[in-house]
Amino acid sequence: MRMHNPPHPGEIIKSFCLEPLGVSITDAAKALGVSRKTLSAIINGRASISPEMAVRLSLAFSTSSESWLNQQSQYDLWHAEQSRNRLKVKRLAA
Amino acid sequence: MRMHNPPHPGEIIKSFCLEPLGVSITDAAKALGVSRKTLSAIINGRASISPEMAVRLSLAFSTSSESWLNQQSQYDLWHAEQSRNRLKVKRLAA
DNA sequence: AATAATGTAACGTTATAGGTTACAGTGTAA
DNA sequence: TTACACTGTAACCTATAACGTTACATTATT
Repeated sequence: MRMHNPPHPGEIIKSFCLEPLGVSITDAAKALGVSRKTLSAIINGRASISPEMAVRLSLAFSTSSESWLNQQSQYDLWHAEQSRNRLKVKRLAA
Repeated sequence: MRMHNPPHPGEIIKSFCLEPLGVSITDAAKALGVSRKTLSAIINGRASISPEMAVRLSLAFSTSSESWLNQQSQYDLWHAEQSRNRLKVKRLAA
C-alpha cells in the first residue's frame, strides 16, 4: 500500500499548471471547454478527473492524458485501500 | 496514443484468474463479496472495475489493486482518446 | 428429469460528472 | 469609492454508472 495520502490532482493543476502560467480558473475553464464550476470543483478536490478531462488537460498543457488519469487513479485507490480490512473477500489464489 | 484497443479488464479476470483456477462466475462473485450480476457485467464488458472492486480483486487473487485499476484506466483512456480531435481545447502551454 | 451456471431484463438506490444561473465575498484598478 | 474580475458555492437540471434483489430463459451437465 502506498504510504502517504496522495494529493488530489486538482492541487497539481493549480500549482504546476495554472499558477506558473498566471492563468485564472475562469480562463483555464474556457480554454478547456468546460464550465468554471467543473474546473473549480476539481481544483478544490470536490470532483475527479474524468477520462475526457484527462484528454482536455493533455491538450491544454501539452502533457500526457495518461499522467492525469493515473494521478486520479492513485488518489482514488489510496482511499479505497483504507477500507481493505473491512472488505469480506475470500482468497481464491495464493 | 496507445496503438491497440486494450482489452476490457473483464477479459483478463476471466482468462487469467477464473479459468486457470476453474472457478465459476457465481463462485467468484461470492468470494469477492459482490452480486453475480456485478461480476458478470464486468466480465462481459458492461461495467468497469471500480477502485473498491480493484481492492477486492487484489484480495481474492493476491495481486496488486493498482494493476487492476490501471488496466481499467488504460481501457477508459483509450476510448476517451478516440474523441481527442473533436474536443475544442485551447493550448495554454507549449 | 434435475441441477448448475449463465446472461440479462426490470426494478430500485446512491453517487458523480456535467451543465446553467445566481449570489456573496474578495481583491484590484480607475 | 465605484467598478470590475475572480472565486467558491448553492440550487437546480440531466445522464451515466455502480451497486443491490428478483426473476426468467437458455445451455450444460449429471
